[in-house]
Amino acid sequence: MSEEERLVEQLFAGEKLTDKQKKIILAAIESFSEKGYSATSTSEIAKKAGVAEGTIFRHYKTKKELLLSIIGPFMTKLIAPYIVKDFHKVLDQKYDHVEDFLRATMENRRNVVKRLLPVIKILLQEIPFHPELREQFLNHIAKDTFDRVTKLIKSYQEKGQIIDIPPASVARLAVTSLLGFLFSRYVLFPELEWDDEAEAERTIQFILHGLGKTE
Amino acid sequence: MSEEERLVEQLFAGEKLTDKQKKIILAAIESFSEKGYSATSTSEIAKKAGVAEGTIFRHYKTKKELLLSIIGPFMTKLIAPYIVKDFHKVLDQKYDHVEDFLRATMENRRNVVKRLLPVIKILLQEIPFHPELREQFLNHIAKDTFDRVTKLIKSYQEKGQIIDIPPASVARLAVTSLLGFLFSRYVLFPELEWDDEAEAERTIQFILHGLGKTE
Amino acid sequence: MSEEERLVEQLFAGEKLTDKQKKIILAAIESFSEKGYSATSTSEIAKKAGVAEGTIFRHYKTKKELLLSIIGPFMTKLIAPYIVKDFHKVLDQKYDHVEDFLRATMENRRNVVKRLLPVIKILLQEIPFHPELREQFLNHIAKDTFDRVTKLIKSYQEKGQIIDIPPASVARLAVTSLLGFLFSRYVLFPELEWDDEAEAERTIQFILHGLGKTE
Amino acid sequence: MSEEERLVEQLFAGEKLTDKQKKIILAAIESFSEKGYSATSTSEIAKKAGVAEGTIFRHYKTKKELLLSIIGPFMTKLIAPYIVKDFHKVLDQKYDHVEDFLRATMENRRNVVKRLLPVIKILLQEIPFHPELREQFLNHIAKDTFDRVTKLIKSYQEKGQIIDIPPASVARLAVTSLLGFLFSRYVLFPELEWDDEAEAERTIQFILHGLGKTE
DNA sequence: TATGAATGAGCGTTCATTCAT
DNA sequence: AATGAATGAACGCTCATTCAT
Repeated sequence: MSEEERLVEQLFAGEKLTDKQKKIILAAIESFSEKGYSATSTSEIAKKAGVAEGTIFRHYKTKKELLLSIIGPFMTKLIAPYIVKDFHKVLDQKYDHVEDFLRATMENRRNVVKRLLPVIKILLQEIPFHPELREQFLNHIAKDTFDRVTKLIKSYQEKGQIIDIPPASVARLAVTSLLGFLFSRYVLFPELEWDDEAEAERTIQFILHGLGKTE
Repeated sequence: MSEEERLVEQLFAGEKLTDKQKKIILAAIESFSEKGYSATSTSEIAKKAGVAEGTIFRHYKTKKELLLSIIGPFMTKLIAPYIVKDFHKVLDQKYDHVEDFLRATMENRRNVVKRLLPVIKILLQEIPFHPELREQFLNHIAKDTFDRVTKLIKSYQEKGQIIDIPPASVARLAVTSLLGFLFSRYVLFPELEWDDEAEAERTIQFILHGLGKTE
Repeated sequence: MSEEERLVEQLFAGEKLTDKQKKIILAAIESFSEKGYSATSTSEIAKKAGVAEGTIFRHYKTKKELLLSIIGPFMTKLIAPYIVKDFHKVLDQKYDHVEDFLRATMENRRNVVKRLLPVIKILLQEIPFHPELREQFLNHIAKDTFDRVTKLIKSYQEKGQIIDIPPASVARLAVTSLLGFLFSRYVLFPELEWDDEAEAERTIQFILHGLGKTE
Repeated sequence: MSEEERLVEQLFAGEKLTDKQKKIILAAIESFSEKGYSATSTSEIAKKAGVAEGTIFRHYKTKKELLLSIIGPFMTKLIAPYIVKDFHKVLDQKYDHVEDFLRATMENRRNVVKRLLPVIKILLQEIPFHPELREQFLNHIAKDTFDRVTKLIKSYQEKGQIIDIPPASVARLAVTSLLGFLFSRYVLFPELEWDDEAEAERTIQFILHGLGKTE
């Protein structure tokens, strides 16, 4: 079972997918990620998946439904849980310091992120053009986790580890720094040579200092 | 003359554009920015510009040439100069501290950025799909300014104001933080309520601390 | 089944054609023959065939492929075999004299030629503009039959029935005379009144005397 | 003055053509001959002629008028006179034998024909699709010269030099043989190697014998 | 469930032609 | 006389989607 197939298995755990359906999803992820949603044709996906054109529409009423069927589970089953899982550890006092939390997050995620990269790319590309995606995103990621994040950030703020600004701002700054790294690394300039380890560490330190109390 | 017309005037200063051509560019910027390059049809642009569809192709051989004709000048005439201009002041010792420089940059640019936002959006959206755009970007922005940025960053590093990591990493962290703010603010969640002043200041402080020497 | 449908049946024997495909080919032959390839639009063919324009392109990637799909089989399945068939008879000594051979050819072909006329017209019209057509023609008609023709001509030359000039020249002179008749009759001046029988006979006599030994 | 320019000078002798007009005609002849009338665009002609698109339509109301303006004079000023000129000599007893006439025709014409070839090619290509061309042809060539040709042929028939078939048939057979040679040589297979002298002579002999009295 | 032929609207582009300059 | 910007209809072709099998 290939790397990508495992991704699909994970994304659609619980849903009974036919063999063809899996192939369609795999092909769609690859194409959407490479050329963007609009620039990808359904016939192209069908060809890459090795199925007839009609088969796609047996499973997904429209092309857009196919897109949402990929990004929806991605948000509910992958992003949210991963964040939440660590929050538990954190809230259970597993990580006394933000640094440990951040580093753990970065460490654990590197492989995950690389695997998820095609879907992340799709998400970032299409979110500006599909209000329903933005809504889903706010509902599944933000709302589900907002309270926990807020609580977490507040706890670190109370410990005096990070500065006293609105938790939402803290989250924004941290997340955009992390995504900024990944976006530069994998989307904008994948052809440059990167010292991944060092850059990851620098990003963590940057966030830490950026959010840390100075005195 | 409207806000947008001035943008076009500025982007294409020196080039003789017919009236219709200006209208085409304006319509293209608006549409590309709203729906993305691929999802925008030339007939749509023509209609919005109030010209015949054939007129577009009299001036631009292909739809892609129209895209490049917008983003090319944007990179050469707007981004690069703006950055360079302040570098001069900085290198002329106008700003003793990074903070002053960053804040000046943020202040001055806010209006500019708001005006350029549609084009920035296009650039961010399309850069992953058009290698020639990435190349142009590297050549015009990076190469033209890389030496100066490096020199600037090094001078601040020598003054002990920012940490000793590769200048390229410094640049990446600062730029993605700035763009991360703008992207969140104007692209991802324009419908949320933002306290622009405060968030801008927080972003600056974040960068400052993130890059500052700690002891 | 109409005359034309039988032509298509014959041209594409062995290939499974859908109903619509046959209609497309019939319409294409008619239109190409009447107005020329370039002056015929695909939408016109679609309308005449009673299918959607998209259907044409489901079966033929391009308009040119449609053209070649008509002319290709025409050359391999119709022209070559017809010529070859009689060569057998000739080589089997069925015709002692060129005259018999020529007359048989003319007789047998009259109906065939009338049926094939539209395709012949297309071939003659388009051959100057499509090198691949010229190549196909040389390969399928010339090469396949050149040896046989040469042999045949030589045998008549040995019998002293026709003059001793290069067989290729013999073939050219005979063929252009035959085609010259058909071209004048059916393409150039179809609206004039023709005494077909007499003109056919005159053409045969002309060739016979033209190629015959004089003394 | 180039070969082609002289052709134009000759075709349009007496008509005052501007410089641009000559260039347009030259470009049109070249393009029509190479790709056919329908497949040639006016913008292409304009570019090749080095004039603005509009200039073409200042001189010729439509594209078709441009075509006719080339072929019309060609028929009235070149074909007819050339034939007629020799007829005079013939009728004045300059050539006692058909052979002399034919050979003289072939000899004199070789260079002329090579120069006229592009226009001949256009004529042959477009005559099937433009009834007015066919009509012009019949009027200018046929009618103007038909009587003379008939008279000429009859005189040779009376001398017993050629067979007693309708003069029209004689003309058809001779002309198609001549054109058949030129068409094979210059249009169908220009890429083959030809022994022009020998083939020309063979063609003459073929016509002579084909039309000659046998006993 | 899966197919793939069929659709017709719409795509990016080219066309012959017009007209103000 | 000549230009070239402008046009809008038509071009060859692709699209997402439907449906009989």
